[in-house]
Amino acid sequence: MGLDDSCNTGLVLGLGLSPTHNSYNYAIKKSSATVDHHVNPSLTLSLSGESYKVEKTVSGAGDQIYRQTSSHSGISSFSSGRIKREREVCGDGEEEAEETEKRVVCSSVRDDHEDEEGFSARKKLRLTKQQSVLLEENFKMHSTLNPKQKQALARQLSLRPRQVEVWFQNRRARTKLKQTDVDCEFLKKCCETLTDENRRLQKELQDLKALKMSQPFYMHMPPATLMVCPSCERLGGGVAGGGRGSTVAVDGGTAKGAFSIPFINPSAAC
DNA sequence: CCACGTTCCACGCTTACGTCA
DNA sequence: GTTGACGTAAGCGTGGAACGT
Repeated sequence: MGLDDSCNTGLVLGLGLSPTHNSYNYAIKKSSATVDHHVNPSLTLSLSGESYKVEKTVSGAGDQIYRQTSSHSGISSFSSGRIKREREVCGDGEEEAEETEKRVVCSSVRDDHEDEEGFSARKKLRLTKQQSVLLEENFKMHSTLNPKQKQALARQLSLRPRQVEVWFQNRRARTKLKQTDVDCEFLKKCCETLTDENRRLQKELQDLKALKMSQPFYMHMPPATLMVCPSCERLGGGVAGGGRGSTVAVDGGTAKGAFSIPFINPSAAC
């Protein structure tokens, strides 16, 4: 709920392009057109006693190839076990061995980011109603989870912590998207209101100009001719400033937005 | 104290799958 | 049966904070 609440205070809408960096080690890219020619489809890595092997059997249609990347520091992060999931490129069956990408990873480097039951295809998981409800309830309580909460919730839902994490991530994104829509609607309304107000003020200005032109010369007195009404101690004279608050009460009392008129006849003005 | 490298986390963007009209 | 739109789980790249050296 925190997100929803906080979004009411600041309205920020914008478009931007995120910068791209070139300092990443793309061993192999997704599209076959961008395959780094220095890298063979099969490669092995050996770091601090642990070895990784990535094999690729190029598929006919998919051309889905493993991409080994590092968030920041290339090899070093890779060695920490942050290995991306593998994907199998098969039509719809999982047992098309020839079209399957395989990766053998030393089990000691797996963390909860990895698929516990081996490396299956990216199958669309549909959360059950019950799971969704529970996740939603937890999200209402706190839109982000600390590791302990994540673990507990994952255990409770019989999901992997990574799945819980992803669900919360996507949920936050949806919330934000919804909020952006709301903000957008709000800003549209603001725009309409301001346009109306502007139109109204323009008209008022025109009316005032017309009124000024039609008034006799003695009505066009400079502000220096301000006078104080002897009975109510209000300032008189000057130019009407938009018809609101242009009359000043000397004693700090309430000046009731009256259209100010020079005190030709003070008693009449009060 | 500062610089640097590493790790972790959250986010934005994107992809791919499942569902439905 | 096919197709396109849509919702959403998951992947990837990135920035930033925290921490150790």
